[in-house]
Amino acid sequence: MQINTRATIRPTLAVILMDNDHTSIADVKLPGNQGKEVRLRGWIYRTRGSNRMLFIVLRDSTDIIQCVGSRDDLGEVVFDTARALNIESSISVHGKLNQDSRAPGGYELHLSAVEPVSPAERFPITKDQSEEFLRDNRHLWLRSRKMNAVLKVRSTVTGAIHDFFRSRGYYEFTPPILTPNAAEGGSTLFEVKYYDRKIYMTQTWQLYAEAAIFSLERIYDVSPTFRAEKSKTSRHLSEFWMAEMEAAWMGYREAIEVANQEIKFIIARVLERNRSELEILEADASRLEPLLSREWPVITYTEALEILKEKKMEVTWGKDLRTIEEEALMENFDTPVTVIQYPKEAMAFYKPVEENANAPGPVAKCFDMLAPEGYGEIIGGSERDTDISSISKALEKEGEKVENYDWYLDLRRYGSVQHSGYGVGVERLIAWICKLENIKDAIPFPRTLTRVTP
RNA sequence: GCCGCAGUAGCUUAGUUGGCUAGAGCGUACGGCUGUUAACCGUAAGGUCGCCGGUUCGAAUCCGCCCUGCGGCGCCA
Repeated sequence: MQINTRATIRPTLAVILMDNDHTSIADVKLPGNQGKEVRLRGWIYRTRGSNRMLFIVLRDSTDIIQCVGSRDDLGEVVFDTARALNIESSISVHGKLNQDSRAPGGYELHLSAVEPVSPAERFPITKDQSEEFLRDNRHLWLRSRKMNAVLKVRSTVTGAIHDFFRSRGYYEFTPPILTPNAAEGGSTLFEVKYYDRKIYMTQTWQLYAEAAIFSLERIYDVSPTFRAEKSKTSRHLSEFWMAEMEAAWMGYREAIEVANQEIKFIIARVLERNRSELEILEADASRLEPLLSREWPVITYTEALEILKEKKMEVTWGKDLRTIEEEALMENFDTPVTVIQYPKEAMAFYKPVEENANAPGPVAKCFDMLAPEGYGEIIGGSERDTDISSISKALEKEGEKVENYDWYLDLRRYGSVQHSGYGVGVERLIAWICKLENIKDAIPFPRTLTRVTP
């Protein structure tokens, strides 16, 4: 019998459809399949039942469906075998699809056959688990509806980043992961034994990106980043992914425009492809929909301080904004906000001074994008200083050896041009979109100050 | 680096003016139930109360040290 399927963007589904015998659960639930005989395969998500009736909630990568069997329909042996199967046993089933209001999701399969593929031992994850226990068992928790949904959104997000930049003429450029020295303050780098000497895990692609724009002009990447900051918060990871861009002939104002378009593009793509995942995650899509048609504010650091002053939070001009201040600031907004022109003093060596600013002191051509709902900084970016003497001065002030940056300064010696770039914290973006309480759930296997397993 | 919270069965936990054999739910095993919604009913197994030391007639409970984890700050994406 012919089963209705649909052309789909989900790659997992395409693989499943290559099998002539089995149908995916998502496809079987499409309209017009009621009353048809189908074969499904997957893993047992829940079981319930009595001596005569058996309920198996089956899951595959696409969805879940309730399967019902009776002792009469299945026969003594099959019924008792099926009844004894543990959660997460892999099985293949055959049956007739019906709509039934009693079934979760409205559909259920009336079983005529249940074939165990590989029975599972007792699954360690049951009702009532702590976040900590689930992270200890992340290799198994990946099967949960929550992690399944997050991972699908994550795939959409990174895919959207590639599509966004490639469709605008950017090249993907991959930086080295192992680097000889720091880009911003050496204390936060992981050391690696490299033959007979020490090198470091990268914490940004930026210096290498600045070299590459003189060849490719506009580039982007999505790659891992390592920070040995001893941060123990729900917003920090030791290993995380950054989606960065770097563009020649571009000022920071234009980079902000690109950043706004990029985030809107990603959100639009998630809304287009991951409605049901957002529902599973209880991350209301109506939080995100209105953002697409609105203009996202850009304010200066100095203006931010004025807003904070109205909230009776006095910040001395020149100090970087702290988490509490960012949170207080964002109470005034329900879209992402970009804060520009932070004090030059508080900024990294490569951020140039903005001469045309109306501010009490020197400010940099830089910006941070803050997400609403308390998710904090998701983007940091700036124009890059092209003046060798001011870079050298700033490096010395940070306690860096200028000679370590010799090749970086070379980039200013051979046909330097104005250029800018920024980096998106991929997990922070995903955490916001999926409304996650902890960034550790935005990545499959989180690495933190205390966790390296599984 | 600083501050706070926590550690009792496989999991989630109750248990302080210190006091009988440390309770419960889930899960597991066995039995029962024709439609369940992380079902329900019955029976059973399962605990060095994080470690070490101290106070006491008596410590899961009070004190000290340590270990482990979580979160907040700082720093950042």
